[in-house]
Amino acid sequence: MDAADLRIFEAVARLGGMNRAAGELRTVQSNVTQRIRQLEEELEAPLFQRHARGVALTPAGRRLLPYAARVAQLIAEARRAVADDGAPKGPLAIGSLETTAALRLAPVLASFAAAYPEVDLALATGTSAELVDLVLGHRLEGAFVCGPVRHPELEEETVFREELVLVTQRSPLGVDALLAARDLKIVVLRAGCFYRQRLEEILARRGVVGLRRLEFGTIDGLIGCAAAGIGVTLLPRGVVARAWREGRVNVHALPAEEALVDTLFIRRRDGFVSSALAAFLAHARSGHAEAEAPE
Amino acid sequence: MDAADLRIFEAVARLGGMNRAAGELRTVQSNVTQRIRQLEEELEAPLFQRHARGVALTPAGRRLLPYAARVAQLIAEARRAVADDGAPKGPLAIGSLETTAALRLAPVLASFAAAYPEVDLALATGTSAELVDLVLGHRLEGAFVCGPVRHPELEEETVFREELVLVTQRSPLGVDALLAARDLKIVVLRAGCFYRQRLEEILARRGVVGLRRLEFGTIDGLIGCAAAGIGVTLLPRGVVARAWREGRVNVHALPAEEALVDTLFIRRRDGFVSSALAAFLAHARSGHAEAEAPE
DNA sequence: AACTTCTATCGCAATTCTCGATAGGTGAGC
DNA sequence: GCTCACCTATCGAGAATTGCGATAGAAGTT
Repeated sequence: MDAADLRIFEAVARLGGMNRAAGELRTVQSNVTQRIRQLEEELEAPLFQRHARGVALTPAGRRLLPYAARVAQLIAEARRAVADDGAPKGPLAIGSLETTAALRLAPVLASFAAAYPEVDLALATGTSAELVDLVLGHRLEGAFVCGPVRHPELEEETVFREELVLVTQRSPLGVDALLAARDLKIVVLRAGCFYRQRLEEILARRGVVGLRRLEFGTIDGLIGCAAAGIGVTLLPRGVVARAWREGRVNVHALPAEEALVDTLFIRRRDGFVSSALAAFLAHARSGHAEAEAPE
Repeated sequence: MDAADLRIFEAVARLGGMNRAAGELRTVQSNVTQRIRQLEEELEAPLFQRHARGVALTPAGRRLLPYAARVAQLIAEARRAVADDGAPKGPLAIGSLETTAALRLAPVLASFAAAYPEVDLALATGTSAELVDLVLGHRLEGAFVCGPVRHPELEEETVFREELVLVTQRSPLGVDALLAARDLKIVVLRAGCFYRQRLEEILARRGVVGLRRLEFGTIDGLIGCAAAGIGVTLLPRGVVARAWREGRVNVHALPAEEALVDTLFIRRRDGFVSSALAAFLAHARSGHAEAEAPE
C-alpha cells in the first residue's frame, strides 16, 4: 500500500468509477482496475463493490478512504516542509473575517507584501465557521476569526483585542435618548458581520429591538451614516478616533463584557508552520497591526 | 515521493548510512543510494550530507524526517482500519497504572478475555507519564491513568471514580490518635504508586510527616498490615469493604477533595479506535468494573 | 434487440526496480 | 606513508512492475 495506490483508490472512490478515475488520473481504465485489484489482494479485503454503473465502496473501503486523504495531505505537507528553507517564500493561504481584513489587516498585508515579495499571499474571507472549516480541511494555513473557537485540533492565539464603541450622531443627548429615536437604523459593514450580531445583542439588552439594518461597504460610510443621525453603529475605538476628534460623531463606551472582542489567529495544531506563515505572524504581532489604533 | 521512499529515507537517517539501511531493508546498497538520489532530485533538495563514515541529515532532511515517521504510522493505521471488520479481534495494546490494574482491571480483563477470545490483549503497566508517552507514540491504543492529563492530542474519559479511605487497625481511638502512634508506617502497594503520593499528601496536611514506608505486593497484605496496627494505608472503599464488615480494620472517610481520585482512559484524539478497543471500553463501562465495588 | 456504459482480462511495450560488481574516497591503525 | 576497513557512486544486465490498447462480458437503457 503506497501513497500512489491510495491516490488511485481515492479518485475511484470519489468519482464512483474506474473509468472516470482513469480520466482524472491521466491513465487508462485497465491500469486503474489492476491497481485496485492489487490493493485489494494486499489488504485481503474487497474495497469496491462492482456494478454496472460503476463501483461503490464496501465497508472496508469506507474505512480506508479517510486514510487516503490524510496520507495525501501529509505527503503534500512534507513536500512543503522540505521546500521551506527558512526564507519566507511561496504560497501562503490565510483567511480572515471581512471586518478584520478591512479594519485591521490592510496595513499588515501591505507592509508584509512589501517586506516579503517572494511570498504569494492569498487572503480568503468568510464567516468564522467557514474559515474554521477551511483551516481544518487544509485549505488555509490559518485564519483570523472571532473567538473563542476551542476546537481540539486548532491552536488559537489572540492577536487583536478590540474595544468596540457605539457610534452615534453628535448630540447633547445621552445614549439612551439617542437609541430611543424613531427610524433609527443599525448600520453595519456587511450582512453576517460579527459586529452586527454583537450590536444587536447590545441593543437588545437595552430593550431596543427590531431596528432596520443598513449595509455599507466602507468604514467611512458607516461613520458618515452615524454622523448624519441615520443610524447607530459599532466600531473599534481606534477606527472612529479621527471622526471623534473632529467632532463629527459621539462615541459611547460600553461595559467590558460587551465592548471587548478578541480576534484570534487559528491554525491546525498538527500542521506545519511554513516560514512564510511564521514571518507573517511575527509581522502581525510586531506592531504593524496598530497602524490604525489611536495614539 | 512515496511511502516506500520515505521508509528507505527513514532507515538511512536513523542508521546513519546507506549500507546499514540496506541491511535492515533487505536490499543492496546501490539500491538505497539510487532511491535516495531520486528522492533528492524529486524534492530538489539534498537530504543527506555524504562523508566517509556514512551520511548525515541536511536541514532539508531534518525537516522531512518527522513526516516519514508519520506517513508510516498513518499507513499502518490504515491497514488496521481495513482489517478491522467490526468483530473485535487481533492485537489490542493498552496500558494501566499498576494500582488500577490490580484493583479494578483484573475482573474486567478476565471477563473481556472470556468474551472475546479472538483479541490478543496486551497490558502494559507504568506511571501516568510513561503511559501518556506510550499512547502518544502509537505504542498503546489507550491507557488507564490518573487524571487530569489535558493533553491536546489526547481524548480522556473518566471510567472509575474511587473513594479512597484511610485504613487503620480496629481500635476505639479516633483517626488522629491512631496517626499519632509511634512507629506507624504507611503501607503501599508499590513504590511510585499514585496512592502513595496521595496518602503522603493527606498525612502531611494533618501534620504527620516522615513516616517509614512499607511495600506489599498484594492488597490482602496491605489490609493485613493495617489490621495488625503496623501501619496505615489508603485504599478504595470497595476494596476494604469485606475486611471492614468482618471487623478486622477501621476505615476513615476523607473529605471529598482528598478522597476522590479519577481514573481516566486516554487515547489519541486522531487515532483509529479498533473494534477490539471499542468492545473493551464498552465492556469496562458496562458494569464489569464494579465487580469489586461494595454492595 | 440494439446501444451505451461500465469492469475484467490479456498481450506487449516501456519504465522502473533490483542486483552484483566495480570504482573512488576517507579515516584509523600500524 | 601505507594498508585496511568502511563507506558511497555508478554502471549494466536482468527481473519486476507499470502502463497501454484491444477485446470480452455484464447490466441497464432506449
